[in-house]
Amino acid sequence: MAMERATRQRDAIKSVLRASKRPLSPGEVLDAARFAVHGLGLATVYRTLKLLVAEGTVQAITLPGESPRYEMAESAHHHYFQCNSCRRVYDVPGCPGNLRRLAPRGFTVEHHDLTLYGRCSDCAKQEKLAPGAG
Amino acid sequence: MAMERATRQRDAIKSVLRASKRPLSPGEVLDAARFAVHGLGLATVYRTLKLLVAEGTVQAITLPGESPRYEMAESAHHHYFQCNSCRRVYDVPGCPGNLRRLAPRGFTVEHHDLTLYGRCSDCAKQEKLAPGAG
DNA sequence: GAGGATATGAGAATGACTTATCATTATCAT
DNA sequence: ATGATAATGATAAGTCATTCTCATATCCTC
Repeated sequence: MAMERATRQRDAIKSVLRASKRPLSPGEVLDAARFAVHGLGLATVYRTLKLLVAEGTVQAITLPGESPRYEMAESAHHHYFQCNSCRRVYDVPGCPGNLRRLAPRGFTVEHHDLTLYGRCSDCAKQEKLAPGAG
Repeated sequence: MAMERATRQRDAIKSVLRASKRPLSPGEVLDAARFAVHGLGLATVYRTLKLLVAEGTVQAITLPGESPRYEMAESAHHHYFQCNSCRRVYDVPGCPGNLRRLAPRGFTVEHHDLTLYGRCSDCAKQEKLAPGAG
């Protein structure tokens, strides 16, 4: 279960995740890593992501109705934003905090997930240029 | 696409949803509605849920990593709690509010989803009786 | 109560994502 | 450089929720 050997494929996958400012789906990782490793296979992406998650280097995040995305494991608690137009997911630094009080009597809150939805800056720009195309 | 006929099956499914204080998965709906309609099929549950959602009577809610659950459509904005032990989902009345400010510059927030995780009151009780069983 | 269209139930089929298989290739200690 | 063996890539297979198929049963109008 350990990362026994260094390979071009693994290096490329790790680089992609390190360079990304947002969580990526396995498909997005594949597309990006193929620039470095021509012919990279999807199975290798899945295998490597699983290893990295097991190592603790990478964390999987799952948004409602979505399959998991992956990003470098960060210590800071944070949340996510999903664009209603391009469906990409972005990190959101803050946290509203103090959510424990929302729980009904007798319920214990251990953690929470928050997802914001709307338009990312890229898509908001495009809609100014071509309104009504969404 | 309209609800053309009233049937025992549809009545039972609607009753189950009306009576439930929490969102139910299609499987949970099936189990509950079978008390009223012996031999009820899963396909009928799916078909009816789809009709009710199209009608606007029922709403589908999806939590991270989960398939949709269904509850009577309510006007009031609210959130959900999922028990880490029994995996059931409960409504949470409140909303922290003012989440727009969390979004990065240039991003527009249109709505949000919040899920609390922990122990529901049922499971919390059981753990007091049989600690360490989780 | 009869007739015709709609609804049902069982299981097969679908679709998406993920994992397993296995022959081939690449890594790395020697 | 060599060799043991871990890793890869192509694709088959598995998983699981949901939808489709179709023969049969049910509802509702007349």
